[in-house]
Amino acid sequence: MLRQNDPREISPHGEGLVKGVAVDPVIFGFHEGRLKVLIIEHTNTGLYALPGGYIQEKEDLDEAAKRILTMRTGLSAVYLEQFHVFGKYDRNDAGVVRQILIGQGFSPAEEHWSLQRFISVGYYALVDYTRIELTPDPTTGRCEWFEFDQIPPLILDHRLIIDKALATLRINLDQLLIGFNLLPELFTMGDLHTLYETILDKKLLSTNFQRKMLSLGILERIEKKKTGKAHKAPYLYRFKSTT
Amino acid sequence: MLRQNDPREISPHGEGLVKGVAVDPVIFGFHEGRLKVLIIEHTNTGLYALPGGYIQEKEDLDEAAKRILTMRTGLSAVYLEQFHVFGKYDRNDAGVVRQILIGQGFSPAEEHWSLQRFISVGYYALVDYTRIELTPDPTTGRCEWFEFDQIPPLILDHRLIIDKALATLRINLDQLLIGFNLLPELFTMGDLHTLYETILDKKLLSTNFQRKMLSLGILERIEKKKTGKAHKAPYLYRFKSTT
DNA sequence: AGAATAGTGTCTCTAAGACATTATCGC
DNA sequence: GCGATAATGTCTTAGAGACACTATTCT
Repeated sequence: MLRQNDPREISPHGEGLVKGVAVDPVIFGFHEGRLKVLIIEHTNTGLYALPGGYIQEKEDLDEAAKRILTMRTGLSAVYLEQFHVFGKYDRNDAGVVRQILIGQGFSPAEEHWSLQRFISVGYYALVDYTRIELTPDPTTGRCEWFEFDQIPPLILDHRLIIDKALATLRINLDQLLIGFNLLPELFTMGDLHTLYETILDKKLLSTNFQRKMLSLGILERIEKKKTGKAHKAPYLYRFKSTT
Repeated sequence: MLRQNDPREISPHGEGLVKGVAVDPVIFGFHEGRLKVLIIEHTNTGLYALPGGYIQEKEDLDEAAKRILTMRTGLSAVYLEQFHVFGKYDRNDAGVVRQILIGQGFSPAEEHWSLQRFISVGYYALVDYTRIELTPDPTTGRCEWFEFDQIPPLILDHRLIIDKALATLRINLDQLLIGFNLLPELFTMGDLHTLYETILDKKLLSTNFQRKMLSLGILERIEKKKTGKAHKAPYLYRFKSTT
């Protein structure tokens, strides 16, 4: 099986790949009170993009997204959900894609399929920042975390994809209770509080926030954590898995 | 410009069309307290399906969905929203598609692109049943309203697409206040009440429902409607357009 | 003791649920 | 008046917001 970031995948003929459709995952992380997004810098180009990939002929769309994500992050069990398809007919930019291919050592023909029209399926993923090992890939480019408000200009409509991903995350955060996927297994109420405030970009009174979270009955209180700091030690919580 | 349901569109070469991607709109209507869906019967096959179509090379995905919808319903301004992409690699069934093409008088080659893998973008539309003129199309097949709980078995994964569409509609009904798109311009509180009960499939106390709707400030009360029935005449309401 | 953060208790206000009451129409 | 449905009023309850108060840890 070819790896997604194997240069042969994007070779002149693109055997074994579905043409005209790409998968672009927006991978969210959370660390020290900051929302992060995983961005790739394409080798020798200075061009930043989402760590996207293509679909293999005998692979479900969801599996393709999962494979690409695992390759980038090294994690297999993460929260991953499709949220939107981007299908403007002129959203691809042959000049930019050509630049990327050249940066990888290819000289794509005029008619190369990756220069043609593309539809992109957007996924968003929530990962535990502390368990991530970024997989370096000298051919495609380095993957790096960026703080959400420090993301550099991106190619094509990738910025639009990220914004739509965050909008979807905001809507689903309360409904689907998916925020826990951004935290380590054990976390404090303060961690969770900061996470919610960061994603929703608004203040939440900690007292009411705690009451609401506890009333959901999905948190398991562990023991006090000795932080070594000069204040009361917080409890640790674990997210109760599906009962 | 070729019409979507022009047989040439699905001709051996499919010039001018994006290959490997289809658009399948789930068109909802509401009449006499029943939720309806528009289903096509492919000519000479007895096969039922969503009234889907293909995307033209120079056409945005959203425009393609709009074009297909307008073609089927005769309406141009309707609520239309993308909700999910269906991308299982084996979701297409060459045997079924071949049957459909044969029913239209074609003998597709083994390698015909429409027999290959397909990704389908699901849209759902809310239309005013009273303003619909179904566009008959002898080549593709007749389009007809079915009550939601009387939909016949459909080809491929179209039943799954419909179920996901309804699930999305249920979630968005309260949030996005889109139910009005299923009603005529003027309607009674009872109409709206029945609509909500039907879509959400649960009883709502009419008194509380009315209070909630009125408190939203999006309804304009017109005058009493004389129904000729032996009871108090209800008010008519109009949905306040964006102020 | 005092600073700093964690966690609890409680008052208020709003919105939802349940149900009683009044209004209007045609017979 | 009577049956039927529309519309309003109001009591109760659940949850959100605001804020005062207590608890724990280290210096």
